[in-house]
Amino acid sequence: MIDPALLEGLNPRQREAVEHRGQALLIVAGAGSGKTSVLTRRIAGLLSTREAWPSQILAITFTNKAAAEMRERIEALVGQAADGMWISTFHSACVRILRRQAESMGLKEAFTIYDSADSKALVKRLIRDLDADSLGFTPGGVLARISRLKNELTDLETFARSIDATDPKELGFLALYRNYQAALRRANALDFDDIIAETVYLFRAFPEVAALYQRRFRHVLVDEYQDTNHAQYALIRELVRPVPRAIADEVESRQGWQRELRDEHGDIPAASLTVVGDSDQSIYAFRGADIRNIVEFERDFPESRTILLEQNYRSTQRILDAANAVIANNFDRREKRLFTDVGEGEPIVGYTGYSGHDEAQFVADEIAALRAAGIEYSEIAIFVRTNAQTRPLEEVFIREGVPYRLVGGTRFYERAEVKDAFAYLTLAVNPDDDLALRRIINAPKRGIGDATVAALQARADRDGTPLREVLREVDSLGFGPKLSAAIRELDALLDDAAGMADSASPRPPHEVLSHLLTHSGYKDALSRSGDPQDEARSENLDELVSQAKEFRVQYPEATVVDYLTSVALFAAADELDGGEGRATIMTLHTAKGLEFDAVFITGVEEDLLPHRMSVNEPGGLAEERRLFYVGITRARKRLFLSLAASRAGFGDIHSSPPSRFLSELPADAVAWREDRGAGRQLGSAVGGYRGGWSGGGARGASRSRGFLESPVIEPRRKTEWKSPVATIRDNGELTLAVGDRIRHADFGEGRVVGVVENGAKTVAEVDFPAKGRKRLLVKVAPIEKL
DNA sequence: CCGTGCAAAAAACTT
DNA sequence: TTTTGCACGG
Repeated sequence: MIDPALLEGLNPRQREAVEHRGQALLIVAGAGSGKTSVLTRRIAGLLSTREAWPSQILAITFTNKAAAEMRERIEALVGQAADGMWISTFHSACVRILRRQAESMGLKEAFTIYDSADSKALVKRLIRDLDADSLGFTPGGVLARISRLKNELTDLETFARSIDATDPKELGFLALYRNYQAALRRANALDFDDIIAETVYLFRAFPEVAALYQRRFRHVLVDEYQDTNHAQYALIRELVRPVPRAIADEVESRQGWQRELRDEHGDIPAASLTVVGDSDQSIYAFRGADIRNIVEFERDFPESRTILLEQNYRSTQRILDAANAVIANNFDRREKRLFTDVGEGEPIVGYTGYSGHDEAQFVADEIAALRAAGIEYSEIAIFVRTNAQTRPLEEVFIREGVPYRLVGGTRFYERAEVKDAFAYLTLAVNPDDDLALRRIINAPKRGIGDATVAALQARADRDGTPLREVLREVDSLGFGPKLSAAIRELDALLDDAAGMADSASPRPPHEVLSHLLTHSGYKDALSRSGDPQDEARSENLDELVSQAKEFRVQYPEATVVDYLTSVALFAAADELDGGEGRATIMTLHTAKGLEFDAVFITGVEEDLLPHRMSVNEPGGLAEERRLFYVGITRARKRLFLSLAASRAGFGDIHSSPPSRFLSELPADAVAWREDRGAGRQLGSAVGGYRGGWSGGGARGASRSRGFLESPVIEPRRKTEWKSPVATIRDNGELTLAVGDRIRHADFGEGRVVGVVENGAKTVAEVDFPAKGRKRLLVKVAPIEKL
């Protein structure tokens, strides 16, 4: 029997969700319906009744932050009994499994995890190598397609068989995909999508490995199920498969385990699966999330039970009415209407500014008013659709003294110096990672330029070894003494670090990192440079080392590999701590799962929300609407919608009409605020759509009229400079030999004293009596033969 | 090989 | 607007 204390304060539906037992349970949890409470109490119930040991529970959350929070809440309910549960993201859980079973998949335990930027850099090089840009391939496009294939679990060979082999473009893509996978393999690396897909392949190829986890995890719980993609879905399916008797016997005898959990046939029955989700909050289709996973759950698991949670404990009725009205415009959805007994609440406030700055000023002013009304900064959030929108907000907040923090954006871990540092650290544990080595081989400057790297790479290709190995053989490569010494030094440093990271008593990550940054001369180079930006970079590295130290305090056993893993899987939403006393600026995507007393949704304009990139994609508009819905439902008490008539971006000024979603709000839901100061002209211009919209019917022509007629907005004219076009000189097939006399446009007459043949890059050394010896590129130098 | 300066490109959300 | 790539001169 579940402890009644665990059910206290729950409504009947929530209670049922906590108490239900069976093979599969789908909890359709509307926004703010208390699903985290339900999920944590459900797990606490399993533990406190001894239905499950902690080690038999696997809970998957969307972010590491959510995982940590869930663990805390369960601990608060059952204390120590919670130790040993796996509560993590899909990616963290899969990396953990893959590191243990790496050899089965032809990987080494310390494999590197490539983030999107790493992948992009790799693809970029592959495109160049194959001269594939002539076929119109872009790194982003290629990567998106590879990602889609991996999320659909279409492996390379399956894909190769499916393409039209007469289409050069298809063949080109196939070659890129093939080379990309080969490069990852050689570097002992996985990209984000591989992490999931390879785990599925692992389970499918090695049933006895899968059985280890199928036997262990008796209860699998997945949060935010609406945002799972096909690979994640397949992974869950694998985990909740029963283990056939023969395999169970084999695994248990091999491990020396007791025979247990068997049903009447001797099989180990499938684990129980609980998923929680809300198809109205599915906002990751671009990442392969498949809304069908939740829509078709009942068909996938015929014995499943579905429980609907519709009572909202978060927002006022006005906010919910707005949310319901907007989302009702999506077709094909299960009817669901959020309700509350919190009460009517304050009206939603709307504002239209001239510019992003004007909009930001509105936000700042309203924040001041909210503060006066007793709302804490930490209870105020400002949502943006794109990270580019944060700039004016930050500028105005700084000027007005509004304390804020920015979640996501240009992330700390994406800065060049931080990535360099991690490349060094990666090489300490994964010497196969050519990409990491190329990144730091000349950072700081060691005189190892493109030409040298190309020579090293040529040797690596010839021998089929990683680049790292070639460094060891530097003496046989015939480089000059200076260059050879530099390479030897780097080689020794990396060996040092490898020794520190992997010995009988491995050094903690921050020590290895600090050693690398100091002895490589990286830190020195930054502090010696006069560039003020380099000072900031140097500080970032200090910050990084202390973060690594902090990590070690939190996880005293953590190795370099653990640290690198944690960093690679770190997400924007994970850095939400420490927001006390500050308002939060973040994207609508990052806002999922959070709640605030007061919420500002900014940029509610066409081209931004819905984003212009989305309107042509199938389902794109519906997804944008869900995004708006997610934003609205984050608010407890106050909701503000704002937009700007024009916005600066990419060099010029762009103006957009208000978002079509505004016309989907209930009539008179929004109190449009009279604006300050120069607002008169704008006010009249805006009146056109304002009037039309409150009726809800005015679509089409009249909608955008207001802005187009607005007298104030005059896009700045772009000045076009005609720069004097330098003629590209080409001496064609001109050949020079020692002893030839030439005339140079600047240096006058001279005599050739040496020629290094290198095709189009042939260099001649010429002695000019007036200027001394110069080295000239024969093909393009302004010279003529005499 | 390095630093400079100019031209061109980029383009949304994120594990 | 900011970042990246490329040509140039040293």
